[in-house]
Amino acid sequence: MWSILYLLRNDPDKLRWSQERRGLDPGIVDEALKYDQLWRKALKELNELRHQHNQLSRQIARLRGPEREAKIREAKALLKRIEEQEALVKAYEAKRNELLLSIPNVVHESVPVGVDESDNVPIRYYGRHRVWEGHLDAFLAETEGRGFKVDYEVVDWRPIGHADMLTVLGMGDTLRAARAAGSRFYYLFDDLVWLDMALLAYALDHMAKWGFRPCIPPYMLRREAYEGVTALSDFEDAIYKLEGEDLYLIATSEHPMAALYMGEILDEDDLPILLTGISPCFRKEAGAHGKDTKGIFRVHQFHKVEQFVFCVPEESWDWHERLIKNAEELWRGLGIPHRVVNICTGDLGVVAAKKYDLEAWMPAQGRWREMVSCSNCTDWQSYRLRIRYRPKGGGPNRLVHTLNSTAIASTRAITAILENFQEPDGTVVIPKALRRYLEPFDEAPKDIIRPRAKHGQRGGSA
RNA sequence: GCCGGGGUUCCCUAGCCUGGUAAGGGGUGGGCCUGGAGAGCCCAUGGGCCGAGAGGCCCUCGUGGGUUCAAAUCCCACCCCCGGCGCCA
Repeated sequence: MWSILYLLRNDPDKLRWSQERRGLDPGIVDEALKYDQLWRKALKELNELRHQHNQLSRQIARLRGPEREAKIREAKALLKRIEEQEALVKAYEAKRNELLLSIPNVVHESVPVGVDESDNVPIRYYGRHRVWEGHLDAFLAETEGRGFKVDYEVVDWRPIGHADMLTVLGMGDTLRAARAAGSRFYYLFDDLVWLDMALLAYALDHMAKWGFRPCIPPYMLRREAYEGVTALSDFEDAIYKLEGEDLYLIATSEHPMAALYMGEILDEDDLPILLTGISPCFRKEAGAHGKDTKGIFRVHQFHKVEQFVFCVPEESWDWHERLIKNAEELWRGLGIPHRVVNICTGDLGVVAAKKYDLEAWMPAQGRWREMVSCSNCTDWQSYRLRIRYRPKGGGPNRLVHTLNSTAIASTRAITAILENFQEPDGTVVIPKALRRYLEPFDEAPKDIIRPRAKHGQRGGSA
């Protein structure tokens, strides 16, 4: 049974509690409860009327002559009442569903209460952070001030920001991209192209090794599928639509992978299903005006390797921990200092019951920035997509749980590499873990990315 | 885009012409049988409402309308899938 409906009838306080934790109106629960009761009562009456009508119909089949005519008149009269009752039931049901579908996923007990991202709670740090002396106080406040012992080294030169590094290297052009396509687009060249490919290969290789099935999904989805995987509000803010077609460009491979089994009933023996998607991602980034306008941190398109899991409800919280551990292992492998934060209720989004972000340390900015998002969506997506499984010991079909997590998103990973492995002379050291993925390409850099010698190319990155 | 074929319950399939409680097989679960297993036989198998329970009832044949006392079945519109033609990296 769908968890929201189950809680509404069996534990409405839990729903109210969840709404309050999210800073939302718990009154919607009572409203939904009211319409659920009205609906059940009206449906009961409707079923009784239909039963009468069915019985009449069956009698008519066996009768002849005036007796038959009389029953037909009776049935006709009954139909009018049924029609009225049907309208009533339909109205109550629509109202109840509208209310229930608007309730965000029930938050997990361990999700911290908060308003925005400043209330997210760091839970562990990794790596030796390179801290410019001008950022030291803020860094210490954020780490030791919160009781974390974090490894760091102080440098007396301030690393160049990732956006400016594109210009320094001469390998990215966002000015010409803006002219051709608009802001938040980019041309990447040379070593950064190899780096993008190597990052994806690195992530995909490890995910496959860990038992995740590689998947190239559709890059577009029908609206019906999209409504099952994401909040309706995202259609305006995040998702591109193809003009004149019922197709939407995917914002992440999470979405087509979630929709893979829509409408299906799986065997419990088939679970868990582990997928790793590789795809471009397209995002409008509406509502992000003024944020990260330079460079390639926040862009309309990038490549991503994603982790996705379908599992039985009892296992989803274990899988949630596994997915963030996988991501951490990938980022540890790259040697990029980072931390994991527990996303607070105000920053959680409606789909997830709990979310971890992995944030990389960005030496030029002196703060951690989101690289990975790891969510347990419980049955929020599977209810809407009608993805169920047959329990092994019999019993009614149950909704699966779905989880997703970034493995590596290419452009963001590149920004983290450009800042963390930058040398004072403007070169960038390539993480050792990526070198074997660059090895097959003769023209790819292997150890160091050096600024490109000028060939009359204006490397504007603005 | 045009022409043809199709969409039935967890899966496969029958029913559609000729309207009257959706048949059969497979899978799965349970039971009988057995020292144990298999075979065999029996029951169950989607969603929902009422009921303490036993049980009762309603809905469900791609979607939405229409005709009818009654629609998987007849009519209309739409969606999707497959094949052929055209176009094509």
